[in-house]
Amino acid sequence: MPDTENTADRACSIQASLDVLGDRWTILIMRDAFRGVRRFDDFRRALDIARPVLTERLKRLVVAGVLERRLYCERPPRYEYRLTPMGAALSPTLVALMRWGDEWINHDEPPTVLVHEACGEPLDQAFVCWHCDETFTHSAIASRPGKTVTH
Amino acid sequence: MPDTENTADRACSIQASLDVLGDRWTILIMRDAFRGVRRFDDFRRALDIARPVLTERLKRLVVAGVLERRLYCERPPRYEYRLTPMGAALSPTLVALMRWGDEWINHDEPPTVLVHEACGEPLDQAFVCWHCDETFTHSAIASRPGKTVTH
DNA sequence: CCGACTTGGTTCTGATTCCGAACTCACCTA
DNA sequence: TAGGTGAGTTCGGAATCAGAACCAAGTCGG
Repeated sequence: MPDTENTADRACSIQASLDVLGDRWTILIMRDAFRGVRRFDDFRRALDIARPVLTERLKRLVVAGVLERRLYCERPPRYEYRLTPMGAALSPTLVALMRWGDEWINHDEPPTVLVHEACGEPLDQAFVCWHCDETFTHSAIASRPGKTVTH
Repeated sequence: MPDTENTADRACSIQASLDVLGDRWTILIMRDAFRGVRRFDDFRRALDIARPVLTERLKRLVVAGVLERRLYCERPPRYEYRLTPMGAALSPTLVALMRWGDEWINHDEPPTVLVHEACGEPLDQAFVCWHCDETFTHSAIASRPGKTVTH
């Protein structure tokens, strides 16, 4: 995406996203949530994260609407944390991160491979233009201001 | 990076990626790099980041291989920071983050819209299976272990 | 030549924030 | 009754941050 018409502090959805996800643990928590982890102690063990930090992060993710805290056992009250639709919608982000690490850090020896469930072949990720019915890469992207919300 | 060795049981490229990108400023720096920002002071002004922090982050990104520090003026020695191919490969990640923020935080009133350069229509991002020649979504993804790297 | 200005930093401070160890509490289970 | 577990909270030290001041190399105006 060449040319910055810059207005540096233009509202930016990347910034907005990072306000929710932007620290060292949060994305790892979301990764584990995608892997099916739901319970406090399972997160704690999987991540080897300090309890107070996990407590705080889960709380923030719940407030942000990305996870839902739900009672799954009444007698000893136990809670689980589940992805909301908003949380599930993060999958392209996590997949993109993972594929980047696969390619550029682990040099194409990925520890885990994501595949198309239907055929078992590795999947790829691409930009799509439904109008042209075409897939393409970074170099064919341009940007323009969105709907201006005259404030 | 503080970095306890791998805390997750499974080696994970998301973790590896976050070792490079995983703090509050780094992703914003990369975002601005994509927008075309190249010089120290432009990053500083655009992000309103403290100088020592910016210095340290840029240094780390250069060491990681994501940015390249290049002399662009000899007489008064001036440097610029440019995306390497490794850095440019982050575009799907940043686009995914941005689109998530657009949809779930700014509620479909994106401040900036990315479009297919050829036709000017908004682009989408999807998972692709080249084997089946199909695009699909998160729910059709499965995973399997990669090449095992017995260590 | 002198002084002001620019870019691209470094060094030094406190103020935050982060995090791990230890503690709490309610509830099983034997 | 003792011990274990799941889910937190409290608390002090360590890492990180933001700001301000300082530095250096060159350029510009007069």
